[in-house]
Amino acid sequence: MKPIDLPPHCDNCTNNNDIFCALSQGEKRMLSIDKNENFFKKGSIIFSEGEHANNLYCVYKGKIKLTKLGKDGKEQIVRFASSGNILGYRSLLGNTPYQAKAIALDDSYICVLSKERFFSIIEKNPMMSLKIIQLLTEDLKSAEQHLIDITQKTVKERVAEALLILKNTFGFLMDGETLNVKISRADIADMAGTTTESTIRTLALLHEEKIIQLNGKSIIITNINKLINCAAICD
Amino acid sequence: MKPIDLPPHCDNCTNNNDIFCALSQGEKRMLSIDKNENFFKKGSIIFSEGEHANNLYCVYKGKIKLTKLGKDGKEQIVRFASSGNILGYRSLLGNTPYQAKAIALDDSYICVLSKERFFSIIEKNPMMSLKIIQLLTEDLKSAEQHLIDITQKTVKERVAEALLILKNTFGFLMDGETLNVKISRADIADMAGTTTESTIRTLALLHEEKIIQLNGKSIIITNINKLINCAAICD
DNA sequence: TAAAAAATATGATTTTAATCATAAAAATAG
DNA sequence: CTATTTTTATGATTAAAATCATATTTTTTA
Repeated sequence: MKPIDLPPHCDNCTNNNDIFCALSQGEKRMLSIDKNENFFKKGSIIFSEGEHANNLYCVYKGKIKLTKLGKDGKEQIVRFASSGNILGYRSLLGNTPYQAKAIALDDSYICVLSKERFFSIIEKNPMMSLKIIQLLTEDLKSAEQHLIDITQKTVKERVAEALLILKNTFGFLMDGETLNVKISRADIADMAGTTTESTIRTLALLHEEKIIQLNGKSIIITNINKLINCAAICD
Repeated sequence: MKPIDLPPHCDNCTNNNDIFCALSQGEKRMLSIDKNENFFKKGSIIFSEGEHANNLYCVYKGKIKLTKLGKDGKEQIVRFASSGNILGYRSLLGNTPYQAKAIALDDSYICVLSKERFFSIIEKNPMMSLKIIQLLTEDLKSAEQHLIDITQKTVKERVAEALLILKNTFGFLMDGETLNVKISRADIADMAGTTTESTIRTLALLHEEKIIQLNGKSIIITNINKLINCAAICD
């Protein structure tokens, strides 16, 4: 698979970006002076947990999962990223190693910006700090909510929640009910903090209850209201 | 119990503050122009989850627990605060309601600063944004780590971890081994995301293993290395 | 396209921790 | 200081989900 439409320069970027929206055309051009456009094949690692942070990654197109390593190699998916999202900014700002591993779920195009360009833009642009603070508060809010969900909800509720997160993150295909992402049962397990087996059983159960349909890796949400209900107060 | 030593004005504050350290004496004076010093009796609520955020709380002296409400009333302790820590800044910055309930674990003195003063200081002081970003990244890091811990660790590991968090947050008494905080088993359970009964059993077990000693609400860590070991790879 | 590998599926068993129940001890209030 | 409430403690039972085992399907790759 070859890059078909390579990312343009930042000043011509068509994505609604997380934080660079407020920049002028000139500033955007500055930003992209020495940027690289990289193609990441499905399954490839963009950066690893613990690695020294030198770059800001800006997803032009694709789907990325961010995972953290837990006890005896078990992974936990902490977040996803797709078009317009940036990765690695926390490590750059905090001058810490990358806190998670980023893996492409799909063939992805990701722009790699240098730490120096990123910092020079922040310094010149006070609006940027506010945007970053906004991003961080949102992430923190969802992380804390996720903590409570995982602690207090059953596996069924958590798997239902995971499907809703996938829907909110990647949306549906044109049919309006098929999740616009191919993801393994193991990955859903890593989202919900459970095992692959339990996830498979739960998906089968949700299918029996006519809430979802399964077709290989395609997951079709036939009754979203029931699913929402399930994520919240599952029997 | 009466206030014995009321908090001074900010420019005379003796605490190593989370974010106001970098301010000049003049700015600190500005900050405290219309501040209130409030006394919160042990057990009283400082603010509630979902409440409209109007103030920044700055802990002068005391111990605060921050909890979020989960399924059918079960609480999760998300964080603690003590001298020098600020509360509520996230809600002020994000213009959202308070995301957690703050309850005094001890008789506490807390300075209440107005949203307006806080914002005027931020606007005039670019350093502040960086400090806030730093705080947020730290909180986010620990929230994500906590998520993995709670998902992947056993109750014993989580309770051991909770004791270590208490030690890191509040330290020891003069004897160098008694936790400097009186906290109920139920609260430890709310930290570890388990039940009160399981917490009591686990503490009894840690006592049997000569890792801790229990004396009413006093918890004495007699073998911290074993406890650390226990939190990480508990058998 | 066939073989190998990986992912999905399902059953049986075990383990962990929650729940239910009750008693004892400690803290608080009157 | 005593009564009442709250917290701590411990046992018995149940329930949820992990683990172990194995089969089937799907995907990958040679």
